[in-house]
Amino acid sequence: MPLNEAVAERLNEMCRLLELLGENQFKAIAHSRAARVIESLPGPVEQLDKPALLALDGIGDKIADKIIEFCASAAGGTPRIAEHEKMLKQVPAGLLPILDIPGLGPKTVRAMWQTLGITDIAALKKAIDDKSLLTLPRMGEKAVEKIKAGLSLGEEATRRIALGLALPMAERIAAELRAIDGVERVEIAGSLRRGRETVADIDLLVETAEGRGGKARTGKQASAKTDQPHPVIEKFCSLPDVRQVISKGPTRASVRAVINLHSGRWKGGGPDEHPVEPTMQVDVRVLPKKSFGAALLYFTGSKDQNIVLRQRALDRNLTLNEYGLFPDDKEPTPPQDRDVRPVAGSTEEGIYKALGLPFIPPEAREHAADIAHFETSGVPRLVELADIKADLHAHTTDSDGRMSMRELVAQAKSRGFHTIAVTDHSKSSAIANGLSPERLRAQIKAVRALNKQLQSEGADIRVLAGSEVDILADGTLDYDDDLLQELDIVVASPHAALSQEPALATRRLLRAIEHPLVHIIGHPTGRLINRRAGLAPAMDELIAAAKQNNTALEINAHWMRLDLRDLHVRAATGAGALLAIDCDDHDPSDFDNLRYGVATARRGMLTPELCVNTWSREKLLAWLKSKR
DNA sequence: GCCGTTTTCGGCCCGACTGTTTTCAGTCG
Repeated sequence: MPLNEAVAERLNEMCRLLELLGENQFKAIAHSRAARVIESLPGPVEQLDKPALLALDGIGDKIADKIIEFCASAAGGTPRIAEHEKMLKQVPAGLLPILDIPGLGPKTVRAMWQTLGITDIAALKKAIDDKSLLTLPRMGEKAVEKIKAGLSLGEEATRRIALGLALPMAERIAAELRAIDGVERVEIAGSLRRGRETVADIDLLVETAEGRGGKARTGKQASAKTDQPHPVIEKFCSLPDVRQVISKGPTRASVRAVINLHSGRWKGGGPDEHPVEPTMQVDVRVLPKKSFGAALLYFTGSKDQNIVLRQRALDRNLTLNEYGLFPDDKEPTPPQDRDVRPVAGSTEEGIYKALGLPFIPPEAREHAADIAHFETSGVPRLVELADIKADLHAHTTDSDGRMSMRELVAQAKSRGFHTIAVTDHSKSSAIANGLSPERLRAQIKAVRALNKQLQSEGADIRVLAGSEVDILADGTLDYDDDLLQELDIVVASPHAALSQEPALATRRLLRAIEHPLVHIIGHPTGRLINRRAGLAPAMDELIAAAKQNNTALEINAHWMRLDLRDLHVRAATGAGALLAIDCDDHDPSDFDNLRYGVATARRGMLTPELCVNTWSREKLLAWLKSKR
């Protein structure tokens, strides 16, 4: 595995140790910022030399040295950073899990440690029981109750939730909020709107009709002491799925609400993985129409791009906050509290325009450095759900699918597709009832017959005879070439040996990419989000070979896979390689996962030209034929 | 610790909410 994740984790831990030691908070922030930068690198961090590291925004001389130290020692088996180890000698390791408890920050945990000698969770529980915790400054009964609630949540409090679980949940709550009297508009914001593969919480923004039921007030005007929560906030906090109200003020509330797990192939965590009822945090903010665009921009983030936008505003003698874009008159009272007329604020488009920028789609709002690029080159026309006209990876009851060929066609037609590929498993995938060569030959005949029938019915859809053929551990394919040659489309995917060495995985996948009869590499790494890391091949080599051989790399749209992931899609589009967005359908509902694949594609800057699923049938068939 | 077409020093986002306080520190996003 590339060391990116390990480096980021270590830097984040250093940030927390610095906080606990009471060091300069900006020094701590610098470490977590560097961690984010490393996390979003497309390639392996260990391949970067010092000049390359220094070229990254947010990484300077000191942190670059620490990263190099970490990578160099990792080669010897035990990655270490001397300064990290020095800090670990000063700070008891047991304090770090305490810092994860919601509501507890570095100041409080440090006070626990320094004055009460609390160094781990067990000692904290003891201090709660014998009431000694109450002797800390600013520590009362309610604060202790909060800590107890946080303790019982355990790891649930910090777990990131898969996009495919969080988005339906957010949409359900948004629908309930829209039904409330006086609500004009509800939008999902945060990393969920940016389409990230996992999210920590759900952010919802509510626009209410002015002058109805407690006008939303801001800044100094509002105070939790004197103002009652907005009726929408009250309603939200009493929704049936809400298990705990974390905070509730005039215009904002945070709760923990129940996650509805799926009942499909992947349940997204069974009861065994959830000692407590699975919940996640949901934040709601109520806003007036005139601020809605500014708030949507602000709460969609990313934080990194927000900082650039605010700086850009200042450069133009403007000031940007969640209430609008205002003239910057240097007054100490915020402009929204002085009825200053905003330059923009009701729409995101208006704010981008006033800042001299094109509209940036939410999925493209991850990296700070991209803004300068969008300013000079514009934002590419990213692929959209409506562009997708074909699904090239689907299973039937012949292997492990739940649909007949006819059902598959019906689903594809209802989605407006002109083409659907039947790609059942190959013989080595015995557990998935993979087809023997004889059964595959019979299926090819059945597909040809079905196409004739569909044509006679006047149906404007084409069924492709295909296979999802296993890429075996050594890179050979699970069927002979003469059989593959008979197929309209070949999707080659790794299913077993998913923990092999990176060098082996690279060679294995390269062989498949270079195979003259292969069109698409299905879920190239085989990872499962929050479950299985999958293969870690040299992605730049795969991408270069894919471009060279006119082979498409798949973005598997299932929310448990999203494989290729966003970073690698971005590297592939940058290199001009072809990509396919496919649902790997096993069940009719799997077609609905397409939007997660499209979101991942957009995060990777994929345009319709490079996405084979958007092509006309003629263009698609010509490409498939070019490999026969 | 990072960064800089005003700066190599002096900044680093800032507003909402809570709980414990007699006016605000800590946490969070």
